[in-house]
Amino acid sequence: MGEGNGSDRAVVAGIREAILTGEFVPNQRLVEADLSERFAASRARVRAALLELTNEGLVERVQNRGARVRAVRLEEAIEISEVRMVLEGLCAAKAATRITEAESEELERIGENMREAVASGDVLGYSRLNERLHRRVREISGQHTAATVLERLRAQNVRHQFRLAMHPGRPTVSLPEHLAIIDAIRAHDAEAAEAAARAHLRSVIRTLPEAARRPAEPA
Amino acid sequence: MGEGNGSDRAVVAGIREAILTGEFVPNQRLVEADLSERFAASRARVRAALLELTNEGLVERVQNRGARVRAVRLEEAIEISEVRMVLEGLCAAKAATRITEAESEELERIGENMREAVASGDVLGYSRLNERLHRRVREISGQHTAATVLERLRAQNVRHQFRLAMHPGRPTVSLPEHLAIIDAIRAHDAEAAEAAARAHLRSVIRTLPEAARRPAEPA
DNA sequence: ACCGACGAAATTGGTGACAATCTCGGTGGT
DNA sequence: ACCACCGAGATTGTCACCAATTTCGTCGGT
Repeated sequence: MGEGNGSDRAVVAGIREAILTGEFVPNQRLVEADLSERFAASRARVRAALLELTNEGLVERVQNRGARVRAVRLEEAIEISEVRMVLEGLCAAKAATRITEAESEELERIGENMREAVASGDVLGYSRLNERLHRRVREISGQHTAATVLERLRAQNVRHQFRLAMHPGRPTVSLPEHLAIIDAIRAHDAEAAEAAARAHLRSVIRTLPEAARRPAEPA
Repeated sequence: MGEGNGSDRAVVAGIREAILTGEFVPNQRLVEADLSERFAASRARVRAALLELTNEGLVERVQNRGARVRAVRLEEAIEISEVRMVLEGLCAAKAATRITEAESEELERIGENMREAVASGDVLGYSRLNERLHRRVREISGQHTAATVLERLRAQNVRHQFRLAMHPGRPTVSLPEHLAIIDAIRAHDAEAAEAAARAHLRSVIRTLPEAARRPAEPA
């Protein structure tokens, strides 16, 4: 896709990282001068970076009032997840038709590691595998457009995603869903892969409201 | 969603309009000084506008080499249409569950007008109704996130969309598809609505390569 | 005639200063 | 005690200018 300025990328990446790790919390003001100092960049660059992050949906800007970290409400998180549902379904289906032998073995390994992580109660490890699985499916699908949109939406939902991962008993529910996706893709069954991916996201959407009720903040 | 600067909007809208109407053709260079004069705006504003349009996927920028209108290749147009397929499916399904009586009658009228346009060979009128139908379905669905993504993708594909509309015999093929979408939504049948929307987009994707072979330029 | 080096013109990138606007605490009147 | 007003400080928006880079025509050498 269209790349902005090369030097800008560092600032964009830095601010995005800070938002995604939770260092910058929702509704926190993002003052251009402060960011300029922190990232050792000119104000113009910070400005451009905020513009870009606004388009990505991570930042909200108001005329003459500056930028703040966008707070995604539960209702919106559900909408985003509904879009993810159909897009991940598309990617899973395409991945099923394109997957190579090497990639198939990689997915198998991810599945095995997930099983182990859940068995040993390694929530963080499972969360990482989760993200890796979804990313690999996107990549294998070869759907560049869908992948770009999905990454963007995933970033917007990171906070809700985190709460979900911390929801008690969640891994036990999602593990079989993930394994079903892996199996269908490895079997080159596009229809089943799409159905499995959708079922998984449907389960996420169902759980989102519960998870939102318990406050849980990242480090 | 996040709004940029209010004053910038005019320049952004102006450039976008020029690209969408085909006045600015793909790969045409967008020189900041020229745009600055044309839209009576400072270069800084033009610069910000180009940044935003880059994020929208309408413009491509290269470091120190300026901006040009992004050319969407056929392969990419197909990918975009595949994403549209699942998203329009989602919107159609949601619209089926939410549509009101008044909206139902509006869709019926649009369907009637489409029939008449095709019968009288009014290609342009049919094209406008086509766009209106898709937009109304998005609105009725209440899926703000999906609608935003769809509008963006539709803008990127405008050139291919135009070629498609000019493809001989195309309206005769797409009319029943559109009517099927309308009927399913009006019948509150979410599953059928999604299937109809997908079938329609699948038909678009099938025709895209043929339409791309015949050159056809907008006014 | 071909090819690479060179330099002028065009274009973009960056910076600093200034203007416009908003926020927030205080002040005076009722 | 309450409220409208207002002014200082903070923050964003805008602009003009200069530096850096690319582009392209020209020139000299082979």
